[in-house]
Amino acid sequence: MSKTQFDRQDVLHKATSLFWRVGYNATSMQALFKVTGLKPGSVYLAFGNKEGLFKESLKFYASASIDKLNKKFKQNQSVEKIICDLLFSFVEEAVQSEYCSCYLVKSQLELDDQPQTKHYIAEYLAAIEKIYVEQLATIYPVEEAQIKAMSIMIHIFGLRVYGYHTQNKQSMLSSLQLGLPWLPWPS
Amino acid sequence: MSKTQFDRQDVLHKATSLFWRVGYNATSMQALFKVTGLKPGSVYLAFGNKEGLFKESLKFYASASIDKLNKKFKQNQSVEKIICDLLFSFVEEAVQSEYCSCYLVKSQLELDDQPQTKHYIAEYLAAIEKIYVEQLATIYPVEEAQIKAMSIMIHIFGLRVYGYHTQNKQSMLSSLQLGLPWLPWPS
DNA sequence: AAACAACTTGAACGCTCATTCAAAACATGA
DNA sequence: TCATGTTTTGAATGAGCGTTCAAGTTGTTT
Repeated sequence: MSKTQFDRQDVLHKATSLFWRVGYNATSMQALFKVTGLKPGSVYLAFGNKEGLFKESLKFYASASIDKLNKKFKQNQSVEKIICDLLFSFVEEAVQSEYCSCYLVKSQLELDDQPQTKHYIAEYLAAIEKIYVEQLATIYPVEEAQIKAMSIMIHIFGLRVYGYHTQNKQSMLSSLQLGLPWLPWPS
Repeated sequence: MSKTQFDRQDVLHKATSLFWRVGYNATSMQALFKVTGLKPGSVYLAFGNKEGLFKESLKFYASASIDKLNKKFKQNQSVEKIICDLLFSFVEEAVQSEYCSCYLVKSQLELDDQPQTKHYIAEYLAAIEKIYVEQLATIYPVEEAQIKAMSIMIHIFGLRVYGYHTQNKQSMLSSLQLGLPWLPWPS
């Protein structure tokens, strides 16, 4: 080994922000050079090409999301209470003005002509769903846990899209309570 | 008037297919020339530019969707039964191999940096939601109808995303039944 | 049949895109 | 200190992008 490379985590973080906000196709390499501070050669040596950088950025985001979710479930509260908290925070996110959905959801929809990338994203989303299934399986029969987890995922995806054109936090919460009545909503 | 223009509906139909499948940014004008059979000049005279064509294509799709929905509700069945049928057909759609979500949903997520276009799409989606609200308001108090309609929209959006990585029709239906228990699901 | 207006044609334009690569800078081992 | 291998630099490249426009075609009016 000789000279150590640039801070890979930092670069991935910056690239992820841009890809997430602007989308894969609308993000130019020149914009990525600017935001990361890297020159073309460095990026191409380290990641191969635009798609390589994108895939690694997806992985970076997905791993962080999964870690965060796992950590949440390590809290000393009931599984269902934790899920309520999570949904609450998703609603909070969704009404932010610079909200740009979930990076995985957005990319999934944008890149359905690239089967390989699509497949990766689907696996990350499935991994997230699996966490919900496992947690719910501690209090429900497996089959019921699976259906409930899927219902949660559908609601999360729905929020990710609905959040784009609604600022009304209260009615979003009401709809969640209607669609997920088996969760322990406050009051 | 002199020479009549090309068949506008036909061109919009073809352009919509391409934009829908490939996405706005990944669709090139040259590809649009090919698929529509038009030459650059014709397109630019009729639609102004790429964005103009795109906006008109969104309108074309939205109007067709809204008409279709209104027609559905003219059927001689209960509102809730009709909604069940619709959700059923959305699940059917979602498991098709060439499924590419809803054009409006997809575009909404891809183009959040273009506030004007985003606003248009949000209005179309709001118009669709309004139809559900009005129909549900014939059997529920207005406020309840609004929450229920929003819950339906969240489920539809959720399906539109979830459908990308699941082929399992039965579990999707089970999740819908769990999330929308107030609908008259068959047996 | 001539003049006019509306539409179509398609080559051409400037620009930005993703990508390349030879040269320079740098860290390490001998 | 020098040789070696790795990383960075940044100008350059060709391909493809969205768009333009002068010339050609076609239908209508007189």
